[in-house]
Amino acid sequence: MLTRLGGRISPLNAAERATLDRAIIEVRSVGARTILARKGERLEFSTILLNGFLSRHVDDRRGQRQFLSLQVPGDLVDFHAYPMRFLDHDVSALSEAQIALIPHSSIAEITEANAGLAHKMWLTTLLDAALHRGWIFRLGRLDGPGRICHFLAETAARLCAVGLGTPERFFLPLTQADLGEACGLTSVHTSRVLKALRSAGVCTFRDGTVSIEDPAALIRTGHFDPTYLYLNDGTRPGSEAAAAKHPASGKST
Amino acid sequence: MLTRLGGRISPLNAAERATLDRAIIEVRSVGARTILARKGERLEFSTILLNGFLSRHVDDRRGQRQFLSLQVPGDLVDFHAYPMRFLDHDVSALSEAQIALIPHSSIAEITEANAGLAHKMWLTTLLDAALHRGWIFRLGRLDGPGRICHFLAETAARLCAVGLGTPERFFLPLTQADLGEACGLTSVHTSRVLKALRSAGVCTFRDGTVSIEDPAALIRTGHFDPTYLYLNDGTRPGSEAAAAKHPASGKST
DNA sequence: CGAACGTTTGAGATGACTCAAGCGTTGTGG
DNA sequence: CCACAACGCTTGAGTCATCTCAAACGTTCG
Repeated sequence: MLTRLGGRISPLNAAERATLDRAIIEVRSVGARTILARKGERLEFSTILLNGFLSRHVDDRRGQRQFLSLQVPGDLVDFHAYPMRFLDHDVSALSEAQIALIPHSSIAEITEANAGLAHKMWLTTLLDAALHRGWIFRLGRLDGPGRICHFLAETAARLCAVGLGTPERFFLPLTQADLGEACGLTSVHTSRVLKALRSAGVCTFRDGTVSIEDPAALIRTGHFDPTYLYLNDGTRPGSEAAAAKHPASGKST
Repeated sequence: MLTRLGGRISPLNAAERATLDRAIIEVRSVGARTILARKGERLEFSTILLNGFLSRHVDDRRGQRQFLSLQVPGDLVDFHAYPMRFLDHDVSALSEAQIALIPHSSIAEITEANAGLAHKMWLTTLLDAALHRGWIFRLGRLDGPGRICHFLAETAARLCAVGLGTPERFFLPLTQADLGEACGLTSVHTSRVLKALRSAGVCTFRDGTVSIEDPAALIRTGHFDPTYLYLNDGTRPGSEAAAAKHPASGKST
């Protein structure tokens, strides 16, 4: 069932997958635009996304929405809700979706009995933080086209990593307004940016399908550096040669 | 020594604090603007910030810097580097600072031997993710004055939580350029925004000291909602009454 | 056929940026 | 002790990106 689980760093082995599988008490189908959890709500369950797409988001007082993350199939959506007890944001379904529920009591048992799996669940929640950092960079340093390209490059990489779509083409059931809420742009401006990218031959976003016509341009425009996705397992090829034994070269005490 | 450690959610008890204390192999003083760790570098140690301020940041190809977080005294700065093996960003000192180093081998021993402390370290890294979400909202949904106010409100809350400063006045050794890099603004625009906030009687940022003249205005302008800081220990007073037993009201399978 | 929704386009306003210059303070070397 | 460089901050002028408001269009669905 959880074939795509943990597809990135440190994938689960068969035994671990089976352990998590056994902890599932319910599989549920939800309709598009269903709200799954609200900010501040006490949660007794965490969610694995089996199929479809979810978003996590906050709304400001004026009702403006900001996406915090896009969840793709295989994601452990809100495992941080187990240590945290409640969420600081909302979770909702973008498309029809299938989710699996795991009671927090089971997670507690697993983490006590299985240090290896506990470690990997920790890792998963850290990947979440790493994704957030990618979003901070996108919003803080890129303009409209840059943000859209960065988001699409990230999403392409994540979907490829779980075997959904190719680097040139994947399914993404968002509206332009959703895309804007992810990238901090209005829907009007999102439309204009997409048009520009389309006529520049970079990419096309239509009917929930993304086609990347010029991957190099997408990466360049989005200043996309996938380091933060931790797609490789720590044995990192790029940028730094030797392992650092000590941080800093500051004056010692 | 680690008096301010874990000052927010789920503080450490005396025994846990002692355990972490014993794991420290070195305390080091570093000068302002020292780089402590670089993106991609393999790390064998994680850092506790004892005194001073650090930043975590990424640079794009043009050399533009985006802050990802501000670290205040008491923070476990890069404990995610233990499961992750390497960082996806740089860490550097904003001011003179004292840091304590804990070898990853000790963290491994602790997490295996002490499930309670392991859980709290997990929590700490999750708070990091929660902070990131606050930053995503700030950058995605707020304008210049909003971002500055949100950042200052967050920082005031965090510093108060560890006993440094008051809600009206605290020490923050950043330049206006730093503040801009945190908020996704140029230093020129940061200067103008600060001037506007100053003459509106909201707050003053001068010589590394922040004075909040009108806390209500600060919070209003920054659309600041501290939920994401998890300052209270899970027993949440606000916004939601009953515990949710099931997420969503979607059609069941 | 009409309503709802997502998308597109236009026009005008404004927030934020860039480039550039000037100012005050601090630190340093002659 | 002075001169000068370096740094952080401020201000001005002009440009550009993005927003807002508004209208129109195509598709889907009832």
